Amino acid sequence: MKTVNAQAKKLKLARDEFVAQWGALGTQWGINRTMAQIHALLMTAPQPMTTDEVMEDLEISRGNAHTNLKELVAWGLIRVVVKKGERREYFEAEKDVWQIFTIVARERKRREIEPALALLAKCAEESSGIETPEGKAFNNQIRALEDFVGFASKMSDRISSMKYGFAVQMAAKLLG
Amino acid sequence: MKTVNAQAKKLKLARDEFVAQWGALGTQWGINRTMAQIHALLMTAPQPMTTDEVMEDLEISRGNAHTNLKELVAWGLIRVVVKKGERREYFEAEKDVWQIFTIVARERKRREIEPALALLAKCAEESSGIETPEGKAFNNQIRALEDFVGFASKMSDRISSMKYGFAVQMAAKLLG
DNA sequence: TTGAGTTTTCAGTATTAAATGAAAACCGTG
DNA sequence: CACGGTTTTCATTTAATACTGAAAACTCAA
Repeated sequence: MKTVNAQAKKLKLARDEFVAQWGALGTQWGINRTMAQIHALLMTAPQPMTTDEVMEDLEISRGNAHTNLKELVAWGLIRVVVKKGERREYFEAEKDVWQIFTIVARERKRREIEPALALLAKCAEESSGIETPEGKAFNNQIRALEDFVGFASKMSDRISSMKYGFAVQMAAKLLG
Repeated sequence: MKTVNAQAKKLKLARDEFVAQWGALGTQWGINRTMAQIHALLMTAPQPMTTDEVMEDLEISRGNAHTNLKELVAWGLIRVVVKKGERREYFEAEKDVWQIFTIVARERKRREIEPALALLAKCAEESSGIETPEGKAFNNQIRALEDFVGFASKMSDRISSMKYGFAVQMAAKLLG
């Protein structure tokens, strides 16, 4: 009993550390702290959790918990689980790392790559008719960027749609 | 003369749009707006520019211009150029898209991947001795994340150190 | 249809990040 | 070594973002 208890304490400590630090990292990633914390919490939760449990665990308000849980659901990083005979919602995280990766990659592509591509296409178009040397140089630089970002976008799609095993196999060649 | 002038105007318009929007995109990427704007400005500048020119062009303060120019230099995305007989510094951007990509990849790795890896290693270590089912599950999840992030980190290195031509060639297989 | 349990919204507040501008430090030249 | 031009720093201000908490809306069972 004593050891089990001591181990449970140790686990709680490690998990709290993970959640707190993962949250801090989130900010570097351009994700808000609470969202990253909830994600970390649920990724390492043995059971699905309710909003209230999340609130209590992270000591945050209902509104904050709610907003970020919904945002995580929108990303697809967590799911709503309904337990029969229970009214309130439970949340559980996607735990498969390859799934997590593809979800994050898809979302980043949508939010970071696609708008960039749209802008580059627009600017390339707008500057295509300009015949001055500066105009041509501008157009060339924009096109180079556009080509590259478009290429990166396609790559991202391809990799994301691979089976994990295949991606690893391919990577093995590169790393070998 | 008239047409050249009209074209110059058109170019200025397109370039301003690019700079402004690239700045807005920067925020999505977790890069501050000014830094992204300066980068866009210099990437499309026909000549190296001084701090004062950047300030004037973007209508920002000296402190802001200075801080972000230095930050871009630290990243390696722009360089200081000294003109002989001139005292003040000029800045020019790296224009090669593959170079830009590898620089950004390296920086992101440093700021996003490595701290995550360190955290995961620490948490894996701290939880390795816990023999409860919850402890084992936690440890397994952390290890899965650690393995994956470590793998991603290695991949990033490999790709970044490739010659552009080789990367394209490899990609061609994937996209074909 | 009422009311307890639960989710959602949002105006107000707090926190964090970025920008300003002026002063200080720096640096080459006369 | 003093002076004008230039860069750097940093306390203060401003802007952007996140969080709170309470009210409103929703939902289901009695």
